[in-house]
Amino acid sequence: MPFTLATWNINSVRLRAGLVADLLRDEGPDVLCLQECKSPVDKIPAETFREAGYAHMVARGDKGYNGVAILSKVPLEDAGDFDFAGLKQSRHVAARLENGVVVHNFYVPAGGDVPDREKNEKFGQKLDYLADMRAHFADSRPEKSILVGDLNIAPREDDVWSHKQLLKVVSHTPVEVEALTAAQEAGGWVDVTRKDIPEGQLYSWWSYRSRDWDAADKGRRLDHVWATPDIAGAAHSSRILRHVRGWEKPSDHAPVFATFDL
DNA sequence: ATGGTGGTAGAACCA
Repeated sequence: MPFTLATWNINSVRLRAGLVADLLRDEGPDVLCLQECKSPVDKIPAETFREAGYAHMVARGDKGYNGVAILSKVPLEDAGDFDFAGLKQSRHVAARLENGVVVHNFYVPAGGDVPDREKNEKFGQKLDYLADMRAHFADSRPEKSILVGDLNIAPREDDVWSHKQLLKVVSHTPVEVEALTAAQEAGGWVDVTRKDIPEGQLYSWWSYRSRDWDAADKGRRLDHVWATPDIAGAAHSSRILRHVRGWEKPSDHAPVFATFDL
């Protein structure tokens, strides 16, 4: 049975509930993982999503910041959450599908502006979060699992509009890329998007602070779909829905999709 | 080197 999954940093699920419903109706993924919901769980507009055919949800939320949710057409079992780096922020939730696949939905800390943990506590928290991810997946050796989310790092040179100009910009510094790669390798995670689209520039985020994001095209690939090796071979048709960034009152992120034949 | 925009919440913080 083919199974389609998507991840999208929505930047307020309440403000953009209509856009979420539009995406669900247009594309019909089986599962949609959202980040930056910026809402307590009991104020997520679940009824709007139910009416669109998504009756199942597993979520964690804080008032005003962070927040992650997994919406699904088919039943989900809450599989818990991690509090990496001890931040007490809603940055992860996991769900188990009926076919046994576990979906991890992450919102990795952005890390502030200065890429130096001595001068910027947020950057230290980001590195600590990634180190805890690495330690956890080194221990847990995940199987039959998918990891998605806004990881707030663009690891490859062709994941940013200018590798050279972003080397000292948080999201593309070598120390962050090394920390993310270490976490990925600890779990044996395969980068499904790059398995399917190995060549060329690929972005999922364009800043709001640009007069014409589309023409300037100064993007970064911050949103990722990973899978464990036992199911990564079943993945195909990865795609980033760039046109969604051009919708009215958009998120600054575009949704990333993948399909698995499982 | 700076400031550009947007969300939450009702000033300042975060991205």
